[in-house]
Amino acid sequence: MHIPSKYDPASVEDKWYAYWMEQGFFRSKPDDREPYCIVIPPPNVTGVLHMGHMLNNTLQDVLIRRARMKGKNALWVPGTDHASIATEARVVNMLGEKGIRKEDLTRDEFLAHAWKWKEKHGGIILEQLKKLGASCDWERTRFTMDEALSESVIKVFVDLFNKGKVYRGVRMVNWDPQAGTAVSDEEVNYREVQSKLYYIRYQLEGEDDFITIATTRPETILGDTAVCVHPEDDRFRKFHGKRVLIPLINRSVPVIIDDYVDREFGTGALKITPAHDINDYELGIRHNLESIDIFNDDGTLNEAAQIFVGEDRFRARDLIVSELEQAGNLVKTEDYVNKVGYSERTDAAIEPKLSLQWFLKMKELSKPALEQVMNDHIKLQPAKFKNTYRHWMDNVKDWCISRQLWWGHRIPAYFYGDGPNDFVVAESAEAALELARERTGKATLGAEDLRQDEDVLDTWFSSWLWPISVFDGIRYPHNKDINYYYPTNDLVTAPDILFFWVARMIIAGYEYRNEKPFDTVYLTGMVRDSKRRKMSKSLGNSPDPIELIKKYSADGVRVGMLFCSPAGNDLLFDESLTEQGRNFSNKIWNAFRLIKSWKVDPTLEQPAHSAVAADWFDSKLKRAFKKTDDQFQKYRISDALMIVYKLFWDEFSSWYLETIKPAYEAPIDAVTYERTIGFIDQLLHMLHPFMPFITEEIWQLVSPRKDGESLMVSLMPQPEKHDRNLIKQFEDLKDVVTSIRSIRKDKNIPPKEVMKLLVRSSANGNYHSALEPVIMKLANLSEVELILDDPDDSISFIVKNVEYFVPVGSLVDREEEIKKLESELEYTKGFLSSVQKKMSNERFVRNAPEQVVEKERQKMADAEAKISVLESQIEKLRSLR
RNA sequence: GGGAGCUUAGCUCAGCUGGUUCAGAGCACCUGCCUUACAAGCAGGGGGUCACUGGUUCGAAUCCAGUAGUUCCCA
Repeated sequence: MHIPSKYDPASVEDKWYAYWMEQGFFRSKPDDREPYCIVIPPPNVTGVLHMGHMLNNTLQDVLIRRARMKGKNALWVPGTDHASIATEARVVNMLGEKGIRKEDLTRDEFLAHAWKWKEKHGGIILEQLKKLGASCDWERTRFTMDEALSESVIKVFVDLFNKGKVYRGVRMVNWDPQAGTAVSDEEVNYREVQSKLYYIRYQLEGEDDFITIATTRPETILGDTAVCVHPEDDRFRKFHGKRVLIPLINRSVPVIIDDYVDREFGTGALKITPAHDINDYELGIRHNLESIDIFNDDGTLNEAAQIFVGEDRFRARDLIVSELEQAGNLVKTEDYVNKVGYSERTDAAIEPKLSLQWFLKMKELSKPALEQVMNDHIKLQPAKFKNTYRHWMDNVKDWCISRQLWWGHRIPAYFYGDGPNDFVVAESAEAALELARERTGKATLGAEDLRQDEDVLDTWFSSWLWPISVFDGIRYPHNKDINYYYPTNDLVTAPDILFFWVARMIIAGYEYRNEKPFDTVYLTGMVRDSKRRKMSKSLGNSPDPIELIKKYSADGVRVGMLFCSPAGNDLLFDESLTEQGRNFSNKIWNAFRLIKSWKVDPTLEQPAHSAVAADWFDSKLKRAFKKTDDQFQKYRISDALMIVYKLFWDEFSSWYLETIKPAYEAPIDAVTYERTIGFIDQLLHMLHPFMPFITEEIWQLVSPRKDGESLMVSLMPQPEKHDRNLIKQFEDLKDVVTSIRSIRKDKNIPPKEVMKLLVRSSANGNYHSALEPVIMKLANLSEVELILDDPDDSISFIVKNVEYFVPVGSLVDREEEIKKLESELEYTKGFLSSVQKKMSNERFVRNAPEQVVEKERQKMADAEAKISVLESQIEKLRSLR
């Protein structure tokens, strides 16, 4: 069989992905096995793969592949969400380029364009995931606007409405003037900006006196309906009960008194604009003030403002400042830093705006969701997020679920009249008509008399059902799939959508299944660059994942991502990590090449060094399986990978293979060969979830395989008992070998020149003669001799009470040896005295557990023995000089 | 303004309910090697008052309090 000397990932990756797909290995159907299920956090249908996705999906693929190899019926459900705002913006742009304006289209025409766009450009990201090796069941790919999922959303809306949880109300919402829609509190990012504080004086009605207020938003004075002062503020006592005139438009508004006012801020007098500030709004309700909305939906001023009608809010600010100045109402301006909210979707400054929206009452619904996380029935990983979660849930506010867009699930509310409550909510227009007829008592009411609400639902209002709706569990709550796969096992996502999405899925889970949606939420960190900056397009610091895969292979990129991904910590991505991943692939490939290059001679006896090395590595492997299991249980995927990485590179390649490696072109014995092939097989199993492609390639080459066989569906070895003693003894052996190599380096003795080793050990010493053949092979020794006397002209070292001597003849420098031994002696004496101090402390001996005291006693004895050895060696050397 | 977390080697991080896994790992660094699997490599090596101050304890990187710096969440 010809094995290329360089591993060529590109062809290998395409080949095996196609094979896995053909064989249907990613597919899952309910059966008798234990299920293991992950639903993908659905990326935006507009999305393209970025580093965050790479991390997130690599982790999911590792978990799902591992579960599959552990014999579970593993299902990873892929899909996308419809991303109302982002997609609509994309489509509007696309149409704009063709000279088509959304306003000129009917809703149906616009949606036709949107669907066409989605079919053509949507879901690229899912194709990209395949390059990463994602083992999703693609036949189950879902989209939040698929018929089944859409119906589920509508059904849930109607249900919640009927339960009295959904209501319609006027509320201050976060208005995104660019997107032309309300966004939720969670979709607003607050940033500090350098702005100005304007001091503006309002004249008292009918008096020649003024009251001065301070504001960062002078344009909103046009919507003022009061000025407020603190009741105990003596400066303003004379204004109580008076009225003032708003500058420029001379509207008369009252001076109201409320202790909400911060007397220290600005002048201590506060303008009140109930329509455009949440706090003012609450004050407005308390004092029964009028709300004057001065903005159009696109952020320009409307007729209610009286002046600057049609101007954009920011331009209006400049205009009004200069007019105020001319009119003598601008007292002064100050530089000021304040926080302004920006839309997460469009980055437009959020305008607090009163509007009629649909809301979901959250208080009651969220109770089980809070409880079940706090009692660890649902586990957050890492657990520190429980605090954040509780804080949010304790202060949960009603969820504004309507969006003033077309792309999405249209709210199934049907109006039959002009009154605010003249509507019915139903799953279909027909059902609505029935209801409306009942409600109004007008049997003659026709379909044309009903008008459906124009708004759509928040995208999260469909993704919160995702773990249920992908299995059609809303429409058919007892179907086979939902019963089998729900609750799912792990959810892998980023902490920034803990509330947006995770909390709401849990809420929906308890409301609609009376059960959690998943056992564990694994929260990943945020991918940043090596300077801790967020990856962003504008900084240009985000590598293109597909390019990375081309350059370093999918396996290499996966390993690179995982190397820097402890759970919950931000991860500082650097291309050198993917390089390290690629190098690891190369290491694996070459180890495989070495093994395959050997000729087997069945007549050969197994050498002693190979036999013992194989026993040792067998134990190392078994222990590694146990350790990785343990790490996975703790969701420490990065550490699990590190265990396998070190096992393969250090233990397998550097120690095991070097031990059993026959001389150049010499054959190997059959026993060692077979054991080695067995080890490689187990290592490939262990590595497969992390590096699916190269492991499959090698697995297929290492032994003959039948069509339809694959590493990805073969079972992971069960953890077994390992020989701890042997592992410990081998560690001592490594010390010995390293010490000899170090002496060679010091004395410039080439590795090829054979040497002798002398060993002096007491009867109960730690010399492990069974391992001697391995030392001989690795240190290139001609013989090992057990001695009692002090040898001449040797360099010595001590490993665990055993003295070793390497005769180097004239190369030994006695003075240097004495110095070395003396410094070691000094250190050991210091160590001994610290232990003695501890032991002479009566309270320690009395209070510490017997085990601990015993250990200290042992330390003391060891140190004393070592000191006497060192002293006699020094004496011997001195006598020779 | 309120809450939560973090601070251990040059960098990124492990170190559980205090005691030989106690000062660790990977990367980076230094030295020597193109030794017939691999220079995308091999062998060897150096490096830290565990942020600071105090307390509890026979014993603290680990528990407690305060200080400083830092990050995130909420307003």
